[in-house]
Amino acid sequence: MPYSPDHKRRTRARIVEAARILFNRHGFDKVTIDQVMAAAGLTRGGFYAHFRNKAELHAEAVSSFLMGRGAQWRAEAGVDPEKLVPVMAMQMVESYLSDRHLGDLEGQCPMIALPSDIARADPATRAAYQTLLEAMVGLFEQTIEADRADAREQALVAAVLCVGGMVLARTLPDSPLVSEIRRAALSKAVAITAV
Amino acid sequence: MPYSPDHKRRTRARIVEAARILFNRHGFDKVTIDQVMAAAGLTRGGFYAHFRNKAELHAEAVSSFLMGRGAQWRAEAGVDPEKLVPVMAMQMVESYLSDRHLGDLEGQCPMIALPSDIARADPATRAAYQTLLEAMVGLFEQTIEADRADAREQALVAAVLCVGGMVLARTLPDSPLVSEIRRAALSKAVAITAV
DNA sequence: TGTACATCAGTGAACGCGCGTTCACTGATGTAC
DNA sequence: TGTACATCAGTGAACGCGCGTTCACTGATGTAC
Repeated sequence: MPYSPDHKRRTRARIVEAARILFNRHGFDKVTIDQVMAAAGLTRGGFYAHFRNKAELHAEAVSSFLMGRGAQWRAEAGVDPEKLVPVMAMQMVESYLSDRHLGDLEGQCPMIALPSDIARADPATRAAYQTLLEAMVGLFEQTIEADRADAREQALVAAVLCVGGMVLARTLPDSPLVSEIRRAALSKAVAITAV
Repeated sequence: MPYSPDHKRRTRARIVEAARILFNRHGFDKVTIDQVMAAAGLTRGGFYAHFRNKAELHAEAVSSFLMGRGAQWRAEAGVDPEKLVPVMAMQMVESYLSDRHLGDLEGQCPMIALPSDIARADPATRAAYQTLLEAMVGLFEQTIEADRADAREQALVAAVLCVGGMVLARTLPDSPLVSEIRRAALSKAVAITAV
């Protein structure tokens, strides 16, 4: 048995991570397999020992975000509601709509980085997005007072404000409107999650 | 002087319109110049008599939306505020977040169809988006009671809900969440514009 | 302990297709006489 | 009114590059003896 048992697994993870970063920054179509493999410290040919094709890498890279920050959200959303302090959702909203997140082209949430790529992707990739969004909504929902009949609706609105605010900010050229939009979305989303 | 004076102008407009529809449906990168020209009833080679390159067509196609539905918005937003009935903004919100708009892959607002393409486009294309968004926000702002100090902020929130709600709905696979999101965004946006 | 071996992760040259772009040519049109 | 002409919008073959994918090979590794 040549090479240690999980050698290949680790290499594969390195490729996926490199791909996730590059896709986030440049978009799926603009990134070549050569670039991904080079970023992972490998050469072109080895790619097909790990993936059937580029589309498979795409789905993999998207769902890999779920293992990082996404898993954090899910873990938090799965926690006993009693223990969830509303402050947590507020912090998340603030961090999501922050300058830091706007500038973090590599680490950003893929819902912001790749919306149109995803809208045209295969069902597996889109399902990964849904999981991510549901984690976010679930977290918000649990921090909103449970007795409010419209908790779910308010949580959905907060999620739309977070993602929509950032997507719009990204499409605009540099202008005061960029900050204005994020501030407006932030203040409304905070108001909702802090009710 | 061969051909009537505006013959070429009309052909060019036909190409732009064909491109706008194809870009909306498939995204900028997936559409070839061959497809655009064929859709306009022409052949490949003639393209460069009208445009310097594909990027120029992109910017043109995006801003051409401003001449259609966008111009309507701008005209409405430029109208004397006294005469604007709040119902107008509500109707716009409802139409924006409607089933019809979700299904209208060709005629849809480009802010929904191409957010990631635009986020990576040149400044001219992005400026066209900003104009469109500002028309939308302006229209909302003027229908919200003028004496409210936060009219501008509320208008921005309504715009984020419209665009963000649709972008998210597009990225999800078929699921109840799609309608749920749009309904939540709609009800909040209507509440804001109807204040 | 050391050596031969089998395995297979990774290499890099090559292939082929698609697409943006170029260019010499065609033929439809309005004008001049 | 009819014909020759100049113009230029549009044609379609060709080019060249980039990128996804394939494949015969290499060489690093763990195992068997």
